[in-house]
Amino acid sequence: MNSEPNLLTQLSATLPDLNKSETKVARAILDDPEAATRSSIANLANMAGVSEPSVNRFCKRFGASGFPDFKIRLARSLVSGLRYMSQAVELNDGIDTYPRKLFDNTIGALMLARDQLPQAAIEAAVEHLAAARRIYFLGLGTSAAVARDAEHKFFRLGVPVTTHTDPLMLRMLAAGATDGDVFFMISHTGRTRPIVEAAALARESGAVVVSLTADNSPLATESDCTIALSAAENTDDYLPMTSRIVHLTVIDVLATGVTLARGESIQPHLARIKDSLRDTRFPVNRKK
Amino acid sequence: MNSEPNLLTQLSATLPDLNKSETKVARAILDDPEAATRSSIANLANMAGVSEPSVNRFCKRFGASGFPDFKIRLARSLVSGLRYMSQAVELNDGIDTYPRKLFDNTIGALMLARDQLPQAAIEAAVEHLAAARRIYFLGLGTSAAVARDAEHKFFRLGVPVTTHTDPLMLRMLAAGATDGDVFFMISHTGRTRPIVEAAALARESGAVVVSLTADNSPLATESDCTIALSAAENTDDYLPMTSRIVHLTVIDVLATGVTLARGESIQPHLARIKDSLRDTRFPVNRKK
DNA sequence: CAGCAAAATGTAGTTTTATTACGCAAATGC
DNA sequence: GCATTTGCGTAATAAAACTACATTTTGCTG
Repeated sequence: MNSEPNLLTQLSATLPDLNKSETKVARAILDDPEAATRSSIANLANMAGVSEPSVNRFCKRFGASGFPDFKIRLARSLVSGLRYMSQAVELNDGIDTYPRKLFDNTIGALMLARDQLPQAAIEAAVEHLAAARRIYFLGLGTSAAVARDAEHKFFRLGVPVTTHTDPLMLRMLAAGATDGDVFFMISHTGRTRPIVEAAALARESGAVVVSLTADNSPLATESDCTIALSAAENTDDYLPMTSRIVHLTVIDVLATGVTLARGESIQPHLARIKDSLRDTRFPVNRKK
Repeated sequence: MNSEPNLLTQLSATLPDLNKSETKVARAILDDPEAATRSSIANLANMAGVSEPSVNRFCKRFGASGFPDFKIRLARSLVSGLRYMSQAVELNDGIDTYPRKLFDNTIGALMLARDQLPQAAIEAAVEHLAAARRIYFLGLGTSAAVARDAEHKFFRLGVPVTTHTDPLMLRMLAAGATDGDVFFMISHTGRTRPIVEAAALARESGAVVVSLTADNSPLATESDCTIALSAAENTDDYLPMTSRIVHLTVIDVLATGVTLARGESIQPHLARIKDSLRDTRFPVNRKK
């Protein structure tokens, strides 16, 4: 019931896929969403420079039953959403503005990803991972950190996992892949050569290739299962920040999915690992 | 900014002061506000058992310009922030619930961190990092991934950075620290022995110790500057998911802070690194 | 590059929805 | 108990939204 995607995030995400007049309408709404909720269809059509039916069609395209319904949805999104439209950090930002911007951008990216999460792909990925005899998490650059995190997480689940960043190792691993191996490729762009090549090789060798990457990318083409995230965002300079966080959260989702698939049986194992860390810590100081 | 009295609250508060038919309308709305936002004036009048103009008058009494405007206001006050309160994943959660929960938890954690970010500490940390001759990012376990990410990010800024996870290395590095070294310690709990000990050693050797950790922890005590985050990890079962994301975002903030401190001069350097990656990528496929 | 098909957008008319004007009825005051 | 105010509904009017259809644009194929 509470399937409440934020309309604003959804709107700016879909922006590139819209046709001319729809884009105009979207622009007009994003320009002043507050005003949009209070104006009539005629008014908004006028603002956007399109006809009334265009606005109507636009609304329906976003799942509303019509313009009034759309306005209601928009109004609800406004309360929470407005500030999470990505705002670039400027050179003259100070300590009281840029941390907030960065946090808000990250939060916005997560909301966006949440609202367009490809459920079917997630489900398929979880199945592959849960059934895997061995998992290779492979990513380079920023994605290497994500891969390492995934390794860490899945290791705790008791699955044999491996990570590598050496391109030659990638090729060798891929070439020597066997049945039951899952190659989990991570690449924001989906165009990192060694990763794409390794994916192709691994598939030839009979392994399952799952990828966390951009839709319609070379990597996606080489994969059996792609968790596609729309590589939104204009804040090109600060790009790898938010995508990485989103990737990590998706890894969390996958790890949780596998845990759930295992059911109760995994619990003792998790507890044992947690216990094993105790000795490396100072005791908690209970005194207030 | 958010000077928006909740219409629902206002409504039930004013309830006793209303006359007969207005009370009926109020009751009908309070009974199912969600439905009220989506129904027409005729529909609502029918529900309440009054005439349409009565509903209209009712709306105006509450400061709205008319029924549609009232609906918009109502819709806005319906949105609750409750959704980002952390909700644990249950064993019987399915694909359509647990990913959403995880995302929402993460988003909630970021919102929390954003609202209680210790600005002064951030500012001090940025100053130390910007002035550093060399930076050591040190963390173990999950925090190792954060440290590696920080390394990656600060490397791009042209600062000599190092990461290690070997406890013996940590001790040696800390013991051999010199003036101009910054030890950046990352630990969610602030009680990881090797990290705390390295911090103490490094400080003895004259290095500056900055830490990203829990307030009032042993690590915080050993640091010159602590970025303290309230550890609100109640979803104990499912491991350090959210805290890690918050840490990463703080790293982003720090890296951005250092970038801003450098001003324009850093831009060409960033561009050069970006260019250097181009050859490792497949070209963007521009065709639709 | 002509010509066709499909998609996109607009026009005009229809239906639905909201508002206003007015009048009757009930309640209140003198 | 009559006058006046207030509350409420009916019906007419105005506004808004929607639908069907016409026109334009786009993109493709020969």
